[in-house]
Amino acid sequence: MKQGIKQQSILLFEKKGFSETSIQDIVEALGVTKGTFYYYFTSKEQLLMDIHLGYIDDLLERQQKIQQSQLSNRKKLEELVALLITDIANHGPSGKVFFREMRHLCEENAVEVKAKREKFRKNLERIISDGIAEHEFRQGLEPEMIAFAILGVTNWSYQWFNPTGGISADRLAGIYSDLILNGIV
Amino acid sequence: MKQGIKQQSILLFEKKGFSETSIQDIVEALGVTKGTFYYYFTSKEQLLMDIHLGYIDDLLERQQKIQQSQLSNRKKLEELVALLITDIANHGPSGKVFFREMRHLCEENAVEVKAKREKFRKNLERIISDGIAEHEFRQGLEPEMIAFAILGVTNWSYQWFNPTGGISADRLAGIYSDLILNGIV
Amino acid sequence: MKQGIKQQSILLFEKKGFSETSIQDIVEALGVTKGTFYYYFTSKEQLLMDIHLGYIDDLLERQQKIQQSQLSNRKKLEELVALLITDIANHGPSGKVFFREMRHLCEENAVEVKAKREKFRKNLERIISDGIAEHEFRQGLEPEMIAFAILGVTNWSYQWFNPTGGISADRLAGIYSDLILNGIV
Amino acid sequence: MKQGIKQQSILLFEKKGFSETSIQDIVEALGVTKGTFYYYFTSKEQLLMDIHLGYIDDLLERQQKIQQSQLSNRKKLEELVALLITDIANHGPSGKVFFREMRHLCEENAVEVKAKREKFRKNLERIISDGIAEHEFRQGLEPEMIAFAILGVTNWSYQWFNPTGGISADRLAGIYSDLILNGIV
DNA sequence: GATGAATGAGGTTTCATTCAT
DNA sequence: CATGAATGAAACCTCATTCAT
Repeated sequence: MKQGIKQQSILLFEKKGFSETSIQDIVEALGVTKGTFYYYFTSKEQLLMDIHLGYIDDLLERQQKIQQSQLSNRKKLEELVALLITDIANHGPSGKVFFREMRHLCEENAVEVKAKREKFRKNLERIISDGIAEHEFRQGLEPEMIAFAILGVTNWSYQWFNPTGGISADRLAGIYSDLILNGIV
Repeated sequence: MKQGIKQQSILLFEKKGFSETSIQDIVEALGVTKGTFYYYFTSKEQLLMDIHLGYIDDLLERQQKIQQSQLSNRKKLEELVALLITDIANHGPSGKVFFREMRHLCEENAVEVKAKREKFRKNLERIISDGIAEHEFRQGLEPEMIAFAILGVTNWSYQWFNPTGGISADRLAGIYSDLILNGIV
Repeated sequence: MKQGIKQQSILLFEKKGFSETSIQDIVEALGVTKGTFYYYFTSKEQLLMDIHLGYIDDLLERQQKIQQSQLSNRKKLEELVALLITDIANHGPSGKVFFREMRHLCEENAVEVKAKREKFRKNLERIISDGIAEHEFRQGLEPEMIAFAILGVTNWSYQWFNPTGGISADRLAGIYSDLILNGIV
Repeated sequence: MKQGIKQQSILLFEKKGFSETSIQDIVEALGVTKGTFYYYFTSKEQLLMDIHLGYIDDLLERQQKIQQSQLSNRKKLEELVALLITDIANHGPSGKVFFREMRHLCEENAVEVKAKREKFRKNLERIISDGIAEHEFRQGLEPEMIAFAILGVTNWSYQWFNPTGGISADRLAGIYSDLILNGIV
């Protein structure tokens, strides 16, 4: 039931937004009553936190696997881009909620999530700077800015990319890796 | 007064979000009463639409100037990236509201704004495809995906870039143009 | 202009009701501004009072002419019924407003209008009792109840009678006079 | 509680009118809060519809019993008049609300109520035309107009008749039946 | 585990009215 | 005569949350 509430909430939050989705909407979609909701969650905000953690913890874990592998930095980068893009198909709604609704977490929870988010970014930055040090990537790059750029490319995809549309996630990941590595000139 | 309400609203919407900002918040910040708000705007949504149009219309106009210039496609692209990044300094709050709160427009207004947003994207796509045709850019690129990627890089900057921080907007635009054109390898 | 405001208001009050018609509605329909309204009327209620008096004073005056005539009581009654029914064509909207919106007059004005309304009723009652005394009408009738009944028949017509429809006001007045005088058996 | 809200609302609507009675007025009179109101009714208008249906459905049902009886048409008419007049004592406030506030129903609900109201009128018309056909009533009458007249007499009574005053409902019903059947001459 | 009645704070919006110009 | 900006009270309604059962 707890999982059911969470899944349903994610879909509703994605479609209508966190503030615009009422507890009533959620329990009605599941055919239960508000009391049930408050049996499993102490507040709407706690549910949102649950969704956030589910998303970012999973992502961090899979990032770590790539990080700890013996691959080249270039390959690691490609894997990470693929990870983020293919995730849209599997956890698109979660991701959208994650990117859009963090503002509604309370101070304390926001800090915790932000820290994990930053950790993810720093890990990506690490790949860049390692790659530069090991001469896989060009010298003179600003790793932090590059990391932001890569996240921009992938995260923005949540806004428009439809995995069931004309182009596959693998293909899109390929295009983006190529762009990041080689540019357009 | 109308301008004052709009400016104040943009700041509040950016800080707290559209749904979380009440008319009361807005008028209190200005030292007027709710009646005054509704004298100038027929609804909260209309105010949001006003903000959206103010942002996208201005952007489209400036994009057109670049498009109609005699510059090379490469140079046009650089100008466009610079335009978008430096805009964060000038219209950062407007932009954030624009990217985050479109969901709160009514159907009719959403369609209008989406059309303009798409027009902007298509114009960018045009630069890419022209550049490919004229051999300024590599062959085999997918202009639409590249356009989305570029928008991802620039738009995402609204989320983190602080123009008054350590790096200037011009500098960041340079880094991003370089990345897009040449990649990191 | 004052007359224009009054006429327009009557139409709007009839269509939408007094409470549901705003000053804004009235002045917009006339292409002027609220200031203009308050130049001619001190309040919305005063306008309503104006409408009420315009209606009832006119009716009382015409009733008096009938009353003072040399006609038989039976003929007087027929004339009065005709007066009330044909009035629907000429002053239908005014009448509807009169019957429906008295509640919105302030205490003081309500008293004044009620007094005139009662006067009208008493005059009608007089015709009945005179008619009984002079053996034009049956003995044993209760003049007050009969007067209420006649007013019910005529006033209710405001609710459904469309003078431009299938039956003329004169014809309807004839039918009603016949009913009242002779019954249906 | 739902019944309590409805009863209280009827009294308030009768006294002050629908538009002039706020939800606040209703719940204050009951010593509950606004939330409670909206737990039982989705809107003020829905409450009004509830009141309307409660009134007209009951009336239609009782009318049908008379209609289906083996009484003469003359007797049926007398019963119906008695039904309507005695109803003032039992459901006077409901009736007043019914007659005065239909305008505040939304289009859809208004249509439904109007249809039932018309059905009641058509049933009455039927008694008249049957009575004419069976020579209980005079030939040459216009059943539709007579029906309107009878409704006028009875409905108007809601405006002035006080069942606890000098004359009883039964007595008034008798007077009105006599008037309708025999006229005043 | 789950229900359903109740709360109360807060939201958007409307509107009669005022008044300096 | 007429305008238009501003007010402030009050309206309807929503909703996260609580709690006895």
